[in-house]
Amino acid sequence: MHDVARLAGVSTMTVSNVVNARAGVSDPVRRRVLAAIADSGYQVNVSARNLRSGRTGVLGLAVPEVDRPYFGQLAARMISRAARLGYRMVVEQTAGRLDGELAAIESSRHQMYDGLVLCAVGIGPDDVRSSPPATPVVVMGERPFEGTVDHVAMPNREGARTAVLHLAGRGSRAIALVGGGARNRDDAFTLREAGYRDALAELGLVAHPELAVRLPTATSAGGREAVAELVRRGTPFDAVFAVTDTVALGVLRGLADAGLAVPGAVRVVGYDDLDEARYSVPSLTSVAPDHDWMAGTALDLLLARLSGARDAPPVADHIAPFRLAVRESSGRAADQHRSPAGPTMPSAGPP
Amino acid sequence: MHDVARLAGVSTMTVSNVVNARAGVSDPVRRRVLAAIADSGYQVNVSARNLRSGRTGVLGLAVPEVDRPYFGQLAARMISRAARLGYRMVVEQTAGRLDGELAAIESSRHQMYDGLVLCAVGIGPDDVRSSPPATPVVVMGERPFEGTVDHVAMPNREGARTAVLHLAGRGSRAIALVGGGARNRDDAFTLREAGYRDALAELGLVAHPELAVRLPTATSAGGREAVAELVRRGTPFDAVFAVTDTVALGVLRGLADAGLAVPGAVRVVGYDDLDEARYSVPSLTSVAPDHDWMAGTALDLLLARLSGARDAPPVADHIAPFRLAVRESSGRAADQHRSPAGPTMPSAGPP
DNA sequence: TTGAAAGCGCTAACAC
DNA sequence: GTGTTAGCGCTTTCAA
Repeated sequence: MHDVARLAGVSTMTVSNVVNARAGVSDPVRRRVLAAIADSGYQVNVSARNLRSGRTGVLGLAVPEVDRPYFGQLAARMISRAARLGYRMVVEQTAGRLDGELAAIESSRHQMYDGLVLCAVGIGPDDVRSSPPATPVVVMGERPFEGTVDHVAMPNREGARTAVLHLAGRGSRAIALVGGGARNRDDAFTLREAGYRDALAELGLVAHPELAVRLPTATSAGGREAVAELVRRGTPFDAVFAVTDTVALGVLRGLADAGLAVPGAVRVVGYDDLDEARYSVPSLTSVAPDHDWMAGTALDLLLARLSGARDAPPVADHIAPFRLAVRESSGRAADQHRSPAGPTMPSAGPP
Repeated sequence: MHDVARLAGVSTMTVSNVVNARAGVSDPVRRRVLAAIADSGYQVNVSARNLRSGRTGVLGLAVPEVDRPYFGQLAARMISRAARLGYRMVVEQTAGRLDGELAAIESSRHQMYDGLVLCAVGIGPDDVRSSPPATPVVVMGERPFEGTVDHVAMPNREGARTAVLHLAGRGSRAIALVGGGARNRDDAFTLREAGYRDALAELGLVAHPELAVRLPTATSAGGREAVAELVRRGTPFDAVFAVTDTVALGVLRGLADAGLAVPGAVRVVGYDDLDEARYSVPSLTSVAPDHDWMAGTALDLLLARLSGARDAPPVADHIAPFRLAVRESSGRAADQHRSPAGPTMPSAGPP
């Protein structure tokens, strides 16, 4: 910048003004400066600017695994929305470990960002209380955060319940659960399992322990293996509720391995409504949280904190609305359950 | 830091030394400083440190779309490898547009990073020549870069050729192509199409124009629609080579729509060897570039430039080795084609 | 072993 | 409209 100033025969301040397209620079001077910039190949130093201005114009999104389709699709949504609002957004990976999440929330780690959206798996309200973030943070994830930070969650329990009721409505009675390894009492998989039990109870069906398989990780490989395990156990089943679509796709594969027709012999419902659910054979019925709503809400909350609006609402847990995307894997007739409460449902869910 | 220094009754320099675990600080002083840090909740200011040191310890990975499984899986590989080497790596999205890629390569944009891995779609050697990056850049993508930057590419033409030869080996003769919209003369989809033609020529088969469908975007939706189009055209076909696995999964879905059995009536091969290829029904035969090799090579090249090693080899195009992952969609018998030339193959490929 | 001074590149605030 | 001054928070250098 010094060089540019010398080359153009002006002060660094004027260069700064030109670079930032500020008013109050005469046309001939501006032209001279621009020429000097082009000549010297000058580039603004972002670190210096950040140091001075205290902001970066960049938002962070921390996810457990960048290669999980759910997070990829979430990231794409958030990035394009952020771009529309004038922010750049970059993604980083926490590896789904508590230390990774704490590192992400740790201020020194994300001073690179003006704000952070953290997709949490391990972290909980106590962690936030013990190391409160210095920059605005919004958490997306399952665990209630009890007013420690803004929190956007899925309708885990309610969505799972709806899925199971749907299976029963189609005529299934022996509904298996393929679940995920619970990390804590209130993670997504545990909540979805609770929703599964809610529905069975409502239906007057017993939750046969033989019909529940819990996986160490929620992968397609696991889903496939879970079906093999169910077959080995020998208890007959005529439907499977899988805790995620990724698992459900593995379940479809496992059922194919076992020679079980879908939906003829076994109906299947997943959770997440990934793009992939449309294209599997058979296509996958899935609980479809409103992803756009989630991405939008998380970003809006973050930007509200960022702008430091005094009138910003107090931190709270927000739960996404959902619907059931009914496709081939659960049978023929069409029906759509919708969450009744509109954009933000109370945690308790609909009656 | 000032505050901490005052609190501990030392100079800021000593605080800096403690924070950076440098030698030459007596134990009692160190203890006092640490206590002061804890008390004041001090966090180093990353921008200031970057300004001073001229480096950030962060690498960037710019991909066209974060929600394409291929890029998600690539990112996961690169991030964990970078972490092992002591670097943090973040992902950003170029939206696959030339301006996005130029923005990413533009120095001011990635001064946040010590180096950048750019997965290019639109950008080419001329762009690089006209705006040479100020920090080290490695390009992953299809187009040859003619020695302008380090470049890691897939064996596009050779892999496609192998896929088609495999289909013919299984008995197919009317092999359809479901291709991607070409952006330029040497993008991945054009090269793969060339490989398809190479194989047909070798086999003495004609490339029937009716059997080639080019999609505007390489999506599952497109693959599905392409099959419908092939069926509409009425020219019989007994195999499909799809330019990516994502497209191929849509093709499988489209074939199911059309009531065509895979591999009974139509054999299918994709390209990329996504995780998903293992779990589709039927599972998908796919050209499998060595993804670990690609991620590793790209990162090694970047780090070599970063370290400023004078003995670093000149920039060059590197092409990944590959194999064919044979699964259900192409028939029964097992065989594995391997690229013969080892880790780095000349662009020309094997005879 | 510790500290003082200077400056990384930028910009807000104020003079001219 | 343009220039001067000062300082963001850190670290390199050199002196104590």
